Amino acid sequence: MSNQQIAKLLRNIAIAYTIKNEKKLRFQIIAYQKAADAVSNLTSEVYDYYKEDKLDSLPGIGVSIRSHLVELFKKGKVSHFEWALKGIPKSVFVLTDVPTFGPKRAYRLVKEFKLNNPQTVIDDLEKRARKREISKLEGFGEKSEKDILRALKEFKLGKGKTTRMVLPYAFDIAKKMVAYVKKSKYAQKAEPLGSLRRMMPTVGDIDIAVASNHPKEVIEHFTKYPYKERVIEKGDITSSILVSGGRQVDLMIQPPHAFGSLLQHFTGSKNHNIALREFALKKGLSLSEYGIKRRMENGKWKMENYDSEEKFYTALGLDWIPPEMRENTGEIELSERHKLPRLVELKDINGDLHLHSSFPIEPSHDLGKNTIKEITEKAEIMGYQYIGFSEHNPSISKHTKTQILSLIKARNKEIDQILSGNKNIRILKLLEIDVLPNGSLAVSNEGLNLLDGAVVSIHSSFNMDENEMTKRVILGLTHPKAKILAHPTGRILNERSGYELDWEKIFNFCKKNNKALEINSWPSRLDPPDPIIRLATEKEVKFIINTDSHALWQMELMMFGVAIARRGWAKKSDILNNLSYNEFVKWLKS
DNA sequence: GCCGTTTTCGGCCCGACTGTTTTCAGTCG
Repeated sequence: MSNQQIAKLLRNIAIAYTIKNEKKLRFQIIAYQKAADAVSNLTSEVYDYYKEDKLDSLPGIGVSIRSHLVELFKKGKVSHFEWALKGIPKSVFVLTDVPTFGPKRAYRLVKEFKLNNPQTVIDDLEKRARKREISKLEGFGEKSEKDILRALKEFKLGKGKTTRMVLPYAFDIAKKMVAYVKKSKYAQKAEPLGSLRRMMPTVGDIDIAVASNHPKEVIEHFTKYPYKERVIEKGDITSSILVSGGRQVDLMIQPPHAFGSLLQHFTGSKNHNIALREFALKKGLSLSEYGIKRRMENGKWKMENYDSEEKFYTALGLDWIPPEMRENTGEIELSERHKLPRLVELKDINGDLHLHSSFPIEPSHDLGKNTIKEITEKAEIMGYQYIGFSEHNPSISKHTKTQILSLIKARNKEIDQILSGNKNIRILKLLEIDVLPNGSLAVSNEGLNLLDGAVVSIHSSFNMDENEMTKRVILGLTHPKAKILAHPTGRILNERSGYELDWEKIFNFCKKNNKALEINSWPSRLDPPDPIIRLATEKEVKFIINTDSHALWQMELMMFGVAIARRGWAKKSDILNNLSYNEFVKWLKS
């Protein structure tokens, strides 16, 4: 049973409890939701935790839910869950996946119309809405009926469930929306926040915070956005619209003197904010987007506003926490003890070691679009001290060993020529070499000896099991020239989840043999995922942040690799391409 | 049902918006 299935099951229990509508279940509901969140955010399988008897270590899962999970894995069902779900048709749990449908609404409609078939419940309810039967129910009106009809239609079209945007795409939409919002003379400041500011690899909605003393006027302007599909809500200080492609944009407004608390609130994450508010409560403080409420001696609350986020955190006795860390995974505790790590920054990066030029090396995979010279000049403008060319190795199926050697030599000669005319930057002769299914490299020893080092990667047979793949990767990294494992999990966001590796073994091998893992900046890769970066840095495994560029403009994507490194709590010292050229080469030869 | 730098008992984040209501329930973030 997958983590997502288990999470859904736990969520269904929370839904069932909500429908029961009993006061005593109020906190059980929250507990089950928390447990579901914890499970769905896990990077390894719950089943593995169970097998290793480590279910204890999962946050949000205590004695009770743990025993239910054990029962689930042993018997395939849980008697307590069956009891809790009794009397609630399965179709309810289909409807609750539709936006605007919560437990109460879904249950009420299923019961009223006896919509007991989970396969047809969406269509069945749509028919009822068309026949104007919903508006006749007590508590529902014409508007609700129309909204339900639209929600069901959009759900069937896959809207609201659309795949999350990759980060740069979200940046693009946010930039346009911020520019539009700022056209209002009443908007003093406008900034994109939410998961975008936290640099999540994928972004659902675009959140924009505005500082203004005239919120009504700003919202008037916002809801008149010419390319909107429709206005979802329009209140006094918040509003949401749907823009083309079904993307939702949320707006939230506070006066400039309270903008700091708005930034904090709207950046999230939800879990960070909840933890922060619980932390504040213990000090007699209550937090919201308005500021901090302090309980006075006479029992009354006094509100204090903050124009900057720094002042907001300081008022809580905390150091300012970088947005990338705000996921409630220990950052608040560190901040209180003034022990937050100093995360790596874009300016720390001195070189890009994974660049594909257009040199005709007749590769196994795609060639770059720009010449070695063009890339070198671009790198110079970007202020890099050094770069590495890592074209794919010449295809082994189409060339003899001798042909491969001469192709590498020709590429090297081209680099030497560029170098002879340019003393401002250093160039390393690398290659991105396939690790074949048996763990051998697609370039011979003789070929490897022509290189300063190699980036190795998996580009075939992705579905090997964890043990086999781990062996393959370690074998691939065994040659002294093989120093960097490119895009370590092979994941493609919104497409495939990547192969399984025994990270413990990979980390130990890398540490012992001075190998580095790449942090790949390509927006649909952002590989490895940040939880793995965090685990690796705790084990003192080193990383190199690369762009894997196949065209000049892509060299600018380094900022996204740095972002995912920061989400993994990587410090400057964890990143090898912060080193000077001489130090880097020393590592390369180690 | 979970959790602990006041606690193994007694707490549990905080607010906006909408529709259908005359004061609130439901949903969302």
